Amino acid sequence: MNSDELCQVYRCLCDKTRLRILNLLSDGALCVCHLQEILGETQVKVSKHLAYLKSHGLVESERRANWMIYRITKKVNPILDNNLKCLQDLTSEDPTFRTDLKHLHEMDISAACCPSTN
Amino acid sequence: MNSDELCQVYRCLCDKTRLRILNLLSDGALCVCHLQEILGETQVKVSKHLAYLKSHGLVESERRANWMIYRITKKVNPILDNNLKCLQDLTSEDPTFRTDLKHLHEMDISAACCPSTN
DNA sequence: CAGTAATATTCTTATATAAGTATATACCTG
DNA sequence: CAGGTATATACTTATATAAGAATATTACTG
Repeated sequence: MNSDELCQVYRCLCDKTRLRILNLLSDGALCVCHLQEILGETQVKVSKHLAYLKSHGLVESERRANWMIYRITKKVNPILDNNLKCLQDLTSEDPTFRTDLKHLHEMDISAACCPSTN
Repeated sequence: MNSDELCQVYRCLCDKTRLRILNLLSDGALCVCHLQEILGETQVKVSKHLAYLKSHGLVESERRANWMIYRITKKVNPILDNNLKCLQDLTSEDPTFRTDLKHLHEMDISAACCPSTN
């Protein structure tokens, strides 16, 4: 990775909605509708931030029927890994991140769109 | 640190000139004119990026006669520390960072503005 | 205090991007 | 293939910010 790519990673990280998305995806793959529900944001907003993250290689997606499943990229990226770890450490301090994860863990996982149940 | 402050740190990191500045300051305090020379950028540009970094608490400054000496903030900031370490790891891979440091180490340190010689 | 050197600020222009509205696309079901 | 659901894209507006030009500020020197 060179300095320009590094800047791009930080550009991805410097938006709160994207940080919340990455924090949730660190826990495992999710479809757009679940992200939308947890974040309490509109479909467009979530979808566009996911597109941004995908276009810069931080996440990848896979279609499953009607749903798009997003996950943290499997491509090795030490900077990203490192900062996702930082995010986890911050989870205990920051109410938004903490609440998001709580919400995720309480969620009904039996829906057809849930990656883990298919 | 909360999620909004975290975003601000990443905003500081998502510009190449600022990354180069932080990379150089990781090695020790520097005056504006030295940064300017190493980066090969105009005085205004360097000064404004330093002001940006300072306004968000990543660097601090101290006047020494005509010169302003900038250094990485002494305030504890795990996210910053962590990413500065990543920068150092990247130094071997990225030509810009590497050349900047080389330039710094070859520089004449005997000038009146040099923090280490005063 | 006049002149000079180092640095900062103001003003302007251009660009990236965030968010909303509307619309389009992809896939499923009958 | 018609209708519905999930997601993506196009278009618009507003805002942050990057960079350059000009000017201001601060401190030193004689």
